[in-house]
Amino acid sequence: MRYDFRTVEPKWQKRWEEAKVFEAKTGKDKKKYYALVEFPYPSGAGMHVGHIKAYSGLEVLSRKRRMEGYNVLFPIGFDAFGLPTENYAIKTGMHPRAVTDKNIEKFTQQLKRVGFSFDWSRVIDTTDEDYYRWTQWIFLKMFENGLVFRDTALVNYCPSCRVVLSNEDSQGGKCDICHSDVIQKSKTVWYLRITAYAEKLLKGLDEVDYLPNIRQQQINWIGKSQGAFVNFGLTGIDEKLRIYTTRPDTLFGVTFMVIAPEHPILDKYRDRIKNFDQVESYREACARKTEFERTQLVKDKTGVRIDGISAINPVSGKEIPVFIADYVMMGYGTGAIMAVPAHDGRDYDFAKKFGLDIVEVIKGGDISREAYTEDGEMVNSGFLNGLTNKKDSIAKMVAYLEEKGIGEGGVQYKMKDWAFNRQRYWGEPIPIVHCPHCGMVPVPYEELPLRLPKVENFEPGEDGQSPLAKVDSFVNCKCPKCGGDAKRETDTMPQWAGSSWYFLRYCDPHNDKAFADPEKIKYWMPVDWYNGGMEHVTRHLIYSRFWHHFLYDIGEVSTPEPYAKRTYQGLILGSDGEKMSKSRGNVVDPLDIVKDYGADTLRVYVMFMGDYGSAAPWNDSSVKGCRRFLERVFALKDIMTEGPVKELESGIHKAIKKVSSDIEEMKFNTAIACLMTLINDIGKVGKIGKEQLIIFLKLLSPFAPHITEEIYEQIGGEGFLTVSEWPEYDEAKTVDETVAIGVQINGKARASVDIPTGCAKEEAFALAKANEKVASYLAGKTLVKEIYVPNKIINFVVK
RNA sequence: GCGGGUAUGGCGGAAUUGGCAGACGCGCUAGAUUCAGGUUCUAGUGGGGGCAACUUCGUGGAGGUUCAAGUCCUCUUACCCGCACCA
Repeated sequence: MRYDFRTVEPKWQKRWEEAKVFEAKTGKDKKKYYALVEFPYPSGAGMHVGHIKAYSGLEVLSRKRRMEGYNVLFPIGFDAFGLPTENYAIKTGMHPRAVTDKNIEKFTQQLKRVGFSFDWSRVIDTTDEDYYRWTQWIFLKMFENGLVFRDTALVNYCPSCRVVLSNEDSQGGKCDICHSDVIQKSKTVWYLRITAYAEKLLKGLDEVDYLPNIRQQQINWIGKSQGAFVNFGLTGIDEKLRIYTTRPDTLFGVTFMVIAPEHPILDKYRDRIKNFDQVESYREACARKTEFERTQLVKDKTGVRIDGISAINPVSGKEIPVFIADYVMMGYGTGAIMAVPAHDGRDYDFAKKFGLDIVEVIKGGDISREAYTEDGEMVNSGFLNGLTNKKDSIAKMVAYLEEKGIGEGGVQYKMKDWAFNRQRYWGEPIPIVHCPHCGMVPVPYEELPLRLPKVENFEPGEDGQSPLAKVDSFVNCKCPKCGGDAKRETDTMPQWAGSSWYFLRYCDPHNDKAFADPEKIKYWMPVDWYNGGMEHVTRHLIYSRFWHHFLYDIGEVSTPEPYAKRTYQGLILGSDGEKMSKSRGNVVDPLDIVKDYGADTLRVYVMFMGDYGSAAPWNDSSVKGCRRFLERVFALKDIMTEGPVKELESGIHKAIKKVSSDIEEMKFNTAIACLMTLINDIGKVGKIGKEQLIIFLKLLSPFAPHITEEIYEQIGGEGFLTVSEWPEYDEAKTVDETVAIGVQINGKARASVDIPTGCAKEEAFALAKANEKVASYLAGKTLVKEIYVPNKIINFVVK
């Protein structure tokens, strides 16, 4: 009889749900295990096979942990605020609330149909008032602690989405949502002072177990650099031009200065700048360029010399020209640099173009041809001359600068403060009131949640204004401090707000007194293992670590780091090897696979298709192979015997060992391959003992829970297999009595000989030499060397 | 430019970390079952040579270390990912 997954799978899903086997219990009697997967954005398209792969890794682990006797928290929820829903609402006229509810319902049905062992009693939805109330609460705590500020500055702005974007959301100069070019626009925006946590976010990486490239990407994103600030005197102006450099030791080689087109000193001293018209038109030309044009396309240097202001090199005393050029960015360092053309490629190009002096201060290169950026002996550098070690010369120069009061050592980070507002409807309202008398006043905690008002029109204003600005009843309010007339902030929080702390809410999702009970946080946190996509490493992962560090600093959570371990899964590509996309028409709908082959087949295939961390293309035929495997598993009960089958003993113990360790190392593909090999062996033997079959079912159960549970019931198993005890192996039984050992002659494999496992050297050599084939190779030769690696190889070197 | 990674049959991928390369699955070939499609079963399947036992070559490329290299070292090529005029 063929296995009828269409009735069996829903049957067990229903029984598990009724028995609440996947509900996490908070209690000290057992060890806890918190496995976290990134909660989905409930898009209208429904689930993608990528979701299946993303969740299957820790799904398998969580099921194993339950069988190992842990209290397991394996939750799921929905990160539902965001632009796609809002845009869909604008297009269809449906309210975002209704769209979200519909999509969540669809996702829930789909996730349940695949049989994921999520704790459905703890589902969260970031757009739920009872949830975003606490997102606002944490925001206010940050406000209270000086981590929230407003500033008018050049910001990343997407003209198509009509929103301000954070640095993280505009990587590569493209909008993260619609992929159109981001422009720089001067706007007043809200910031979270994430840079105040740069050092903690960097140091914290030492305390956690992240896969190396995740760790590295975080380090690069934070982008710490060590250097010095130097204040350059300006001619005729009683103000210093402050710069940041990583190479203060090259100060004697500074022959000009460059400041960013947006540098404030320009407007401040416009009267003194004789060619201000020229400066102004250059600035306008720069402003028109997109970030992409400015940083990616135009690599040849442009700029304008400021006529009327010069700088003084503080170590050489020489007067040097000052330029504005767009290769210097206002957003990094101080927006001004000292140019050392001899030892910096960009400064070199600029100097060549504008015919400026190039002074060598480090020996070793040929500065008539190109900038020399390597180490070498210091020359033309006064008190630094003769030093050959970069570290020494930098230290000596910094000491000099500090002594003379010209500058000081310092650090810079590439990471920028987090632009924390969107001019859109479908997000958490920022709980701040603007009062003409009191300024920015927080909404009192007891008035949270500050609810989104009902509106008819979700279109943002032409001038980048939030749709909420049109709702008078929302905007006009009383100041919580003085009671006078005031106006509410109408921007909402960015998409990443709700996901910055959701893992804490899972610990205690229905609490209406706190975002979670401290005791429960203490029990469950930190997350023991977090798996997600690589694309979130420089966004969500940074943001949520920041929020958690902050909550730790104000005593709300028990550890600084939220995630003890972080891994990622690789993409599933289309069968054409390209990224799945609607336009390519290579998208696989997981529910189609469930319908045709069953959830277990889908689950096994997704885990078997390749290395978990790598991208692998979908292959319809290979899905059938997994289906065949499960059919063969189902047929095992037909050859079941009461007593154990001796020939299978070592194979089963080896499988327990391998499957157990492979799951821990995320080598799911080889774990399944091992079970396939085992079933091939069982087929050859032609029978399997009942207890042995149960072990097999337990090992397969995390991958294919439905079919294994069904077989278990059919052969008279008691209770749920899903929460039965994980099998243990006996090391002694994983070893066979004899081992086939390879025999090489001069490094070439010539024969395979069966010898007793772990047998002594002399005996092994004797047995090998007794082999007819080996003997023929040794005949008439001189044996120079004999190598024996127990249970692995014998190598005879002959002449 | 900087940082990280990958390269193994027709395809996805294994290889106990220096020890018989190609586990496992797909695909393919032949045979059996079937009216047929599908399914299932059996055998085979890295390339070249040979009826065969066997032989030879083989892990992107070139060197090297070693009794032994997919694995270690040096150089090199191609591709992928992230960041990027970061001072």
